[in-house]
Amino acid sequence: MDAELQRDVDVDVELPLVDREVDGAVDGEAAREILRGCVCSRTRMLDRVLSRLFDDSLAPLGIRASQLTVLALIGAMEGLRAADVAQYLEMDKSTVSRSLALLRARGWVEESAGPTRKSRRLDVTAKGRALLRESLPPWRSATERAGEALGEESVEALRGAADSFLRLRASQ
Amino acid sequence: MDAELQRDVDVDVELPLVDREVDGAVDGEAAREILRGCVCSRTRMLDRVLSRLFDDSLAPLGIRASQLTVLALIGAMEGLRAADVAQYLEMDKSTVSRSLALLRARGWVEESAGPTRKSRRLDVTAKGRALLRESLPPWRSATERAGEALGEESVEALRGAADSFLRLRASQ
DNA sequence: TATTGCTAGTTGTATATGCAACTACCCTAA
DNA sequence: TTAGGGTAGTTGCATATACAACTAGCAATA
Repeated sequence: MDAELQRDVDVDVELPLVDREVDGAVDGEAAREILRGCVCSRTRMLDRVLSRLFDDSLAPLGIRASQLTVLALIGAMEGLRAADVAQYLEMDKSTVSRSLALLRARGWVEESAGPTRKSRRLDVTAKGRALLRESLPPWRSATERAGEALGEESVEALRGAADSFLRLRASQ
Repeated sequence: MDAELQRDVDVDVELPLVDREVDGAVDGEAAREILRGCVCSRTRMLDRVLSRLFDDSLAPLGIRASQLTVLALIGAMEGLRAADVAQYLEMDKSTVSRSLALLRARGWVEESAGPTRKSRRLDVTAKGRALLRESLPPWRSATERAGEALGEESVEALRGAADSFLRLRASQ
């Protein structure tokens, strides 16, 4: 079935305009255009493939790729607050809130009261730092496997796309 | 804060090896390596940005980008079953199962018994076809805005990465 | 025919994600 | 000093996502 799927998708859209049921044909064209060209759905697909791959590698450590991202961000920068994490990772503040609750519950991250009662700075605990260290080999292995699965050019393209977006955003 | 974040991330890792607390330094290095180079977290970030953008455009129609993807796939190909959808979109069968339940509940997709009792083929209903037609303009508008937000080169890079992955997978 | 094994789907559980509404602080201007 | 306005976080709700376990149908074979 795979080969057939592939053919249907790659073929240039030449509307098979049947006499009857013109609407159906038009909708079919819409469906094909969306299916063939959608950046969003393709990015989601790549996300699923990569998250599966990284989650697999990290599973023995009991941490997921999405959690490791937040942990690494907090570990790499000083004095972050939840709102900073949200801004940097393009997440909704509610998502960050729940993610941090999980990281705190696992004992990887702690909050310390900042200057005001409102701003609470985030820090990686000793346990969290140990986990970061242990995560590096499986993370590297996953990165390598990602290169095999997608091709190194694609991996570079993904990094580049994210980088240029970060730069673009920072410059605005 | 953004500018500072950017600087911290872009700087080449030159280990600030403080005398005491060597472990902390090593962990900080791990955190920075993961933060700077992770394809997975970057792809997730791009996914969030793009999904937000497409969901916004499609919101007036009451459909989300993720749902439109499945609908368009079913609309573009003949005789698909749930398992085919899962394979093509790199989704778990359970995710597809729940997604289809939603599309059925909305009246956009229907199941018809296939040759055997087990294989149920999926079809887009008249209502679903109308929605596909109406989705095209907002979808195109979102695609355009994606180009503005990420840059056309990045959008092309994303499409290319997904395409090459599909080709790679199909050829195996 | 009964066993075994594979495939398709569903469901329980946990996490990821975002929007909207809400609370709690902080700051500023009347 | 107090009424607004703005920011940080939390929570309710809906969906997206996957793994594991389970149910059913189908097929090959002893």
